[in-house]
Order: sequence, then C-alpha cells, then structure tokens
Amino acid sequence: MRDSYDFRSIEQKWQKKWFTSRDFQVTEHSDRPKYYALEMLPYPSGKLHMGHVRNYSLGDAVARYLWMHGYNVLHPIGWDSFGLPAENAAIKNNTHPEKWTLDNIANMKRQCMRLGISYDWSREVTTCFPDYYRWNQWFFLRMFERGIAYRKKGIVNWCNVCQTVLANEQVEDGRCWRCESEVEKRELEQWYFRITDYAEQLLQDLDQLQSWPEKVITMQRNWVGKSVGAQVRFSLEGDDEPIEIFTTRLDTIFGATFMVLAPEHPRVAQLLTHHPDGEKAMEEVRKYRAQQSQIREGGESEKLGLFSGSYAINPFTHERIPIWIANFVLMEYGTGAIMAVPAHDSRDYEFAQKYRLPIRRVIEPDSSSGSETAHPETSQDSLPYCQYGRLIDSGAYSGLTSEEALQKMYALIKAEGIGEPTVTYRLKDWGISRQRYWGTPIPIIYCPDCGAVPVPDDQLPVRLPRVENIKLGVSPLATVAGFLKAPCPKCGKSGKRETDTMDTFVDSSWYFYRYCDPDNSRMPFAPEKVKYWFPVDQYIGGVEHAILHLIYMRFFTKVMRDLGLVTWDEPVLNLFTQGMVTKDGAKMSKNKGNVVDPDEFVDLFGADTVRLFILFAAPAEKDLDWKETGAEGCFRFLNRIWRVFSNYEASIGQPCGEVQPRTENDRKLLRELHQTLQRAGQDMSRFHMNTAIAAVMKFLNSLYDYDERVAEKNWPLLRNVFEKMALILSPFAPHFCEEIWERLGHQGNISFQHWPQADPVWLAEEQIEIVVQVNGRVRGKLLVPAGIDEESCKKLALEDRRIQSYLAGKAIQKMVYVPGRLLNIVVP
RNA sequence: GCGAAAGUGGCGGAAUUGGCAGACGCGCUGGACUUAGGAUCCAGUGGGGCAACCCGUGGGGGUUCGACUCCCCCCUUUCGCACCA
Repeated sequence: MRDSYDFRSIEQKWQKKWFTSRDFQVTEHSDRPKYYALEMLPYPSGKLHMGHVRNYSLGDAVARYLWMHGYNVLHPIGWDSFGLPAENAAIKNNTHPEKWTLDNIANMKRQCMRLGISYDWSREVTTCFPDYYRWNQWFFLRMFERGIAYRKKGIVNWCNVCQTVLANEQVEDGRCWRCESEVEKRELEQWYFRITDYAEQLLQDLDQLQSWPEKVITMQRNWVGKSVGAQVRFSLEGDDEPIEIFTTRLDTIFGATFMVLAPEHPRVAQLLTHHPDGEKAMEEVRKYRAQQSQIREGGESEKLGLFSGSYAINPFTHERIPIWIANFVLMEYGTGAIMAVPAHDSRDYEFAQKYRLPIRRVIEPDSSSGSETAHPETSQDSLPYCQYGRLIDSGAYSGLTSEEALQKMYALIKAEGIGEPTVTYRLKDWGISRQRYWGTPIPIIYCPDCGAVPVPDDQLPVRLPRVENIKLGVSPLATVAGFLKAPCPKCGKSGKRETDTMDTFVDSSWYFYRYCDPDNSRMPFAPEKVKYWFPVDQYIGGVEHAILHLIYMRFFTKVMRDLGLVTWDEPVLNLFTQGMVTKDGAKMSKNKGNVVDPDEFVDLFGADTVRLFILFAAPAEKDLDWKETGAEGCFRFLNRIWRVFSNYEASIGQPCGEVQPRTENDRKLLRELHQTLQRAGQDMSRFHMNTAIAAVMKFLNSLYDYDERVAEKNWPLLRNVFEKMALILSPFAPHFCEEIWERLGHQGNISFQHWPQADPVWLAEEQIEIVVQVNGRVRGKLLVPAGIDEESCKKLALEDRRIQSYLAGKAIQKMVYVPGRLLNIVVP
C-alpha cells in the first residue's frame, strides 16, 4: 500500500476535531427544521460486527445528507445493555455481567468513534444504568395502575437442565440454545403486558406506516393474526354445560359432522369419566399433551385423536355429533374447540378420512359469480372444497352465497342466544418476567396481607443489587437477603420483593424517546422535547426485528399516548430494513469462523474506505457479501482522487477566480460534473447509495480523462470540481472529504455545507444522440441538435446511408418517434 | 402447504414512465513505466463469427413499432408463517 494517502492521520485528526468541538451535538433551539435519524441500538456483545458497520454507515450517510439540506439532525446512539448473554458470559468467564457489559460498551464505543459516525455522544443512553431502567419501572407502574400490567399463570418455556425459563427466541427447534436439551412447557405465574388490548390498533395503524417495507407490514399483520368469525355454543347430550367453539366458516355448519377438543381443553377430563375405558383414553390424551408441549420440528405431525364417548348437538341441524379429542386442535387459539367440517376444511377432511367419520358437502362452487367453468362436480374427488361458494343441503340457507349465509347465521345465533360474532387474534399478551439477574427489577412487593403491591414512585429506582457468583438453578435476586426483604408499602408489614426481572425488549421499546431528554431525573422525558423531535423520520435496522421489537415499540407508544405523554399513534414514520452482511454467502458466525472484524479493515484501509465499500457493494436492502478485493477497489478509488488532487493542489488550493469553461473539454467536464450532482442527489434520496457512489466513480474516470488529454488546465474549473466532489462524497467518506475541503481553503465542518445542486444550464446537452431502429433493432445513431423537431429528425434518418441499406427500398409502414430518444422505422 | 421477494456477464450489481441491456466496481487479458510489481497509468473484456451479422436478462407463450420492464403458465432460490379452525 505504498503511495496511499495517509488515512490514519487524516481520520484521527478529524475525529478528534468533531468530537472535541462537539460538532454534532444538537438542541431543540434551532431555526432549522428538525430531522430524527435513528439506528437500532446495539447489544454490547463485545465488538462491532459488519452488520453494525453497515447500519451506522447508512444512518450516517442519511444524517449528514440531511444536515447538508439544512436540517437540525438528531443522530443518537446507545446500548441495549441488559440481557442473557452478559449473564452467560459472566458464568463462563467467572466475571460479573456489569463488568463484562461495560467493557464491551467501552470497546464498541471506541469502534464507533473510529468509524467517524456523527453521533451526538452527549445523548448516549445505556439501558443497564439505574437512571434509565428506573423509567422502565415507572412505565410498569403506570401500566399496573391501568391494568395493562397484570399477573397470571401462564405457560412458559422451561429448560430442565439450566433450571430456567427461556424466552421464545432462545428456543431453537424445541431445544435450549445453550445445552440443547428439550424444552418443556411449564405453568408459572408471570407478569404480562396486555398488548392484546391494542391488537386492533396495532393492525389499523399499519395504514399510517406508508413508507415501511411491505414485508414488515405483512409480517406484523400476520403476527397480530385477526380472524373474524363466531363463537357458537353446542349443547351436550346429557350435560347442562355447553361447549363453545370458534369458527370463521359458520356458513359450513350444516356440514359439521363432529366436534374436536384440544387435549388441554378443560372439559376433557370430565367427558372422559363417561368413557367406557376412561383410564386408557386419558393416558392417550396425556400423550397428545406431551407431544404438544414439545415444539414440533417443522412440518405437520400426524393427526391423532380419540372419541370421547360423548355427543354434542349441532344447533343448526339438531343432529347429535360425536366429540373427539385430537392433537391438531390448539388450546391457545380460539376456544380450544372446533366444529369439524370435513368437506370444507383440509385438516378436518384428513382427520375424517383417517377415522372414517362422515363427510357432508354443504358448499358448492358458485357458478353464477366468478368465471368458474362449471364442472358437473362429482363430489368425492373435489373435496375438501375450502373456498366460499353457494350453500346446499343447508335447510333454509340452501341457495344462499357464503357471504349472505354468514350474515343471516350471525343474526340467528345472536337472536337465539347460542353464540355471537367474534374477532380473535393470534397475538398473545406479552410475558415480561424473566427468572434472571441482568435486567430491570420488577417494582413489586408481595405482602402476606395486601398481595402484590407496587413500589411507590418516590422509591424508584428499585436498584439491581450486586450479585457475585451467579449460579444456574437459583433465581439470583432471591439470594440477596437485603434485596428480597422489604416492607409492604401499604401496611408496613414485612414482605418480599419480586425477584424476576423484565424482558429486555421493554428497554428497547422506548429508548429512542429517552434520547430526546437523556438526563431527565423527574420524568422519562419532557413531553415538549419529545414533541420537538418526534416522530422518528428515519429508522434503520435489520429485518430480524420486524416483529418483536417493532411491534413492542409501537405498543409502548400507544400506551404512552393513553397516559397523555405523547399525542401520536406511531413513533416511526419511515423504516428502512437493511440486508445482512455475509461472508462467502453465509451468515457470519463464530461457529463458522467467518466473522470479519471491522477493526482489521479500518487498520488496513481506513474507516472511509470501509464505509464506502459497505454502501457501494450492494443495494442497502439486499444482503451483501464481504469481499476484501471489493474493499480494495474503494480504497483505490479514494487514492485516485487523492493522487490527482495532490497534483493540482498547489494550483487550486486557494480561491482562484470564476469558473469559465473555455474549451469543449472544459464544457464536457462541467456537464459531466453537473450530471453527477444530479444523479447522486436523486439516488441518495431514494437510499440508492451504491449507484450514488458509482456516479462519482464514473465522474472520476472523466476527470482522469481530462487530466490526460488537456495540457492547459482550467484551474478554477478544477477547483470547482474538487469542491463538488468533496461535498457529495462527504456523507460516505467524511474524513477524506473534510481534509480536501480544508486544503481547498475552507473552514467549517463539511457536513454543514449546502448540498450542491445541479445547474440545469449544464445538464442540458447541446447535441443529443438519437437511436435509429429498423423493426425494433438498433441500426444507427444520429447526433442532432437538442431541440430538433420530429420531421427534421426523420429526414436525417432516412438520408443516412446505413439506415437506407436496411430499408432497401421497402415501403415504410410506420415511424415511431420518441423525442430526444429514438426513432423506430417499421418496414415489412 | 400458505404468503412475500427475487432470478441479468466469471462475480457484486446498473437500467425514473416499456425506448441503445450489462453503468460502476471486482476479476481477467494485453501494453506502458520499472531491478521488480501484488504499485500506478493506458487499452480491452456477455457469447458466437475473419467479417457483415447473429444470439443473448431462469424456461415457455402473449401484448407492443419496441419487453430485463406489462400479462398468462412453468421452474429455481431466498425469506417469513406454518395444524390459527
């Protein structure tokens, strides 16, 4: 790398300047319009990986680009610093989670600084500090007051080897991510957030998120999983207590030939007491339950079921139908019981075939609506038929369409009191309890008399006590006597603190509000500060957060709105999901040993090159394969600029007069410069960083061309060229551009200069090239004056010898003329 | 199985509204400068053919003067969901 520009000293110089003179610190007091650029806050796992570098390079390009457009840009960073990995690392390395975490933060902060990202470091938020997590507790208490935070028994993932609850994300293919033993389901008492109360809003307000990726919207919509249907009570034969089922296809109820309960359904045990061989049946049911509690390993497992011995009455046909218990019905969804309509549901059909249960067709394709080519259906082979259609063999409803029948049937069940139209959601309440140490203590004291009592606000934060020697199998906080015992805030009697901590997704649900007012000790944030900065104008992060984090933060904002803290429904206007950084096509992971360390490449090429390459190598939303030779190419590009700049520096270093193009070469270069400005600006506003950079590279080639063929250089022009190049490249390679900017005799941070606009005068070409086609094939090109009219252009084309040879005296059928573009001559 | 996105040179990728396919970069080939080149500069680089020219955007149809782009069918890959009643 001999002869390369001295990126080490240049980058150090500017980083020092930016951060000591606090160039990027912002306040709400500005006459510029505000812009909030946000990147997902990192988990401090040790060192930055290339995914972080990509995220922050993108965010920084956006932030600096907007500064140059006159905005007051908030661009903060923080650390999502509670969580399991810290605890695991502590156990493994015999250290403390706090030390491990703070060391990692220090290292990663150094790495961020080294990349020259324009963060406002005065707003750094660290979620494991009491001045942050006390507000988690504060939010918890507000939610507790409103019944949004509540305690209930729930099914959780339990690893018997590690003796702990696992988050869903920590269960991979039904096994514990650490010890790979099978995960069980356990019933435990846990704290929950009633996110289901917001299910409808979370769904509805997706419409406000016009510039979120379609993919994320779809994933969220599916996650909330709304189904419109009805709950219907089926009375039992010889039993007063009916069983309620949920269906979205009430129109098929005349075809309901049996009922199926989930193995966990509360009525199962009671029903089986009437079973001739109840013991054995119960044994079978336990098998199903055990099977269900393991998470199934992909694909559907075989449907198994047994007859309960009891019968229900179909409220529409008044027929008695057998009640079965089967492994394919889920207790968690709907009512845990279904009416089975084998003719019109593929699962019911499969089950009915296996156990030889009656199948009755009640819907047929609606030939009157739709383009259905009316096959004379021979019922058997076209079943199950799962679409809407027209009802048959359905009593008074026969002949109606599904839609018509549904409305009438909903009305009937309501009138008869046997059911009601219902909406169900897949979304479940958010279980936030973790039997772990490194997290926010839940601010609750259990009093033998008063029950679960909230810790009063003035006693916040409930500090996380220091626990040495964290062990498995023991809830760490329960081992700290000084923490565990606490007087009941209501009656003063001796009580016990909650020893569970909060899910770390709570921390990341509102951190971006805290950035607006990070030092507030009276409130999570001052509403007026948040009001100034919000909503987030651009959020950038990995698509892996499409569901959890991005739904939780939307939920939190809605709760905050209901608490009167904010006035909007949605916190983030625009979301951009970047692609992954891979190596040799595979996700980087320690196991595979293909992790690329950013530090190594910053050492080798400098931060500007690394940033440039990571934005250039692929469109930002797609996966990017890290290639060292590619990074070298970007390094070469910066060096090429540097080389030609160094040659000219003495002549253009100081302002040297007006730009006056004198020759055709001058004019050509100037035109190309302005075309580049145009292109780069357009591309950046569309997040097409790769093509924006390509445009500048292309321009550099023109500059080399100019350098080679023009002996008498136009210094004012070249000065202008370097100014503009430095400006448009500065969001990507800021140190490099600052240096050039300074050497051109300018003062002041280049990111606060105006983005250079293309001058329309120089965008207009005097001569344009018209493509001439014959029958759609390119047969020639004409250089014509820009304002040429259609007739002269056609005339020129027909006079062209080459074109004539293709026409060969044939009669012209048609000529298609696209002004400024092409002429297509059609001949037989 | 359902849903979404995507398939373009040796590779990463370009191509506002249908209008010169392959910008830009990597790699490769040749040359220059050099004791040297893994530095730099210049030239070339989709395939076939000496050439004129022909063929080329996963495959097959279609619409159009004109299709990477629009429509229909099929194949492949990636991602998401996965017994949701």
